Amino acid sequence: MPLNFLIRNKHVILYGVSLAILMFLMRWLELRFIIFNHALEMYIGAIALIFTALGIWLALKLTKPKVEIQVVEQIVEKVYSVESSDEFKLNEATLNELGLSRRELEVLELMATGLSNQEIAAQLFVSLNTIKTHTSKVFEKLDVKRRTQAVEKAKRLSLIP
Amino acid sequence: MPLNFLIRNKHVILYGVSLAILMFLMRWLELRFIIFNHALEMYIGAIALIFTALGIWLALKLTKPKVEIQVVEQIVEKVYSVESSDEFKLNEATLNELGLSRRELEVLELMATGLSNQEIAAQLFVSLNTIKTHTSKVFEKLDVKRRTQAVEKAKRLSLIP
DNA sequence: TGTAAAATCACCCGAAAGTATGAGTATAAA
DNA sequence: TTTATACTCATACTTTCGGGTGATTTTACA
Repeated sequence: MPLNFLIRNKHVILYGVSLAILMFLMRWLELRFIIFNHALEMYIGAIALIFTALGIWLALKLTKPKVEIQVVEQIVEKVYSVESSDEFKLNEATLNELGLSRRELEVLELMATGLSNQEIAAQLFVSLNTIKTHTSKVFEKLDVKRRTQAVEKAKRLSLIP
Repeated sequence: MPLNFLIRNKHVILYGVSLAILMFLMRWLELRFIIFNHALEMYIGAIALIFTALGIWLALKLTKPKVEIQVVEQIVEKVYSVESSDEFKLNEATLNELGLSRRELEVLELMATGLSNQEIAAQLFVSLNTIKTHTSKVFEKLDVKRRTQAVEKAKRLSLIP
């Protein structure tokens, strides 16, 4: 199946062809701006071509056994929990250090549950603008740019469960 | 559609352009440091090396490793002591049940770190639109409306750490 | 060899999020 | 009583998200 082969490797072939075109282009440029060692240029071009092909061939050969078998162990766990499993301990120290206010933490918590600003506003009986102000301050204090980052960081710092 | 053509073949064109730059750079180097000619062997060797690497990179980029997943069920009784290990065990069952693809999970993971779609696109070397498509599908499959909810739910389902 | 799923990308549009700035109110501390 | 802080809200503007549509290209598979 030569056709199939061509189709299958059309990227590689395209690459090769473009390389060839480039070579001709460069040769042409060379003719226009004179000065150059043709033999050396072609030599280099040939080497580049050959070794590119070699690299491709090599990589393809090396990845031949590309059917990687991943053994995934599905563990059925029997957990003898010694309580304490999901107890959340708020990191008060960091909280104070960051200077997060009570309200800001509250907003942060709701944010972490995936609520939109609008929904948070409704839940806290304040306006959307107020929530925006809070979130802005939270981002500023946590030194992040987005709510997703804020949530991620807050969890990492044990500010929220 | 010349624009469309450019977009469609941007990979090939990129290769070509970078190759061209490299060639010109080499020529320039040669002109500036004639001493280099004395070490012709080294010069050629370097070129060979570079293009071999280029070929390998190209081939690897164009061939995806086929991963065959073999799920081996294993009943293990695990006892968690007080400081239980925080190893993450991906919930493959739920993953398959939801029909999340590999790429979608990948995007979800990056999303969970707080990256914007733009940043995820940059990291995965694809366009912003592609990421939008992925995120949309993720939201659909997870049955959520926002990325924050998606992350929250994914963590809850042990799809991500 | 045809088909189905996955991955890629474009374009549009409206909604949500985020930024910047200013300002009024309440409250607790100095 | 002044001062500082937290909380509230507004307006205006920019950016990002998310939905919807349609299309091409790979890849896998029957």
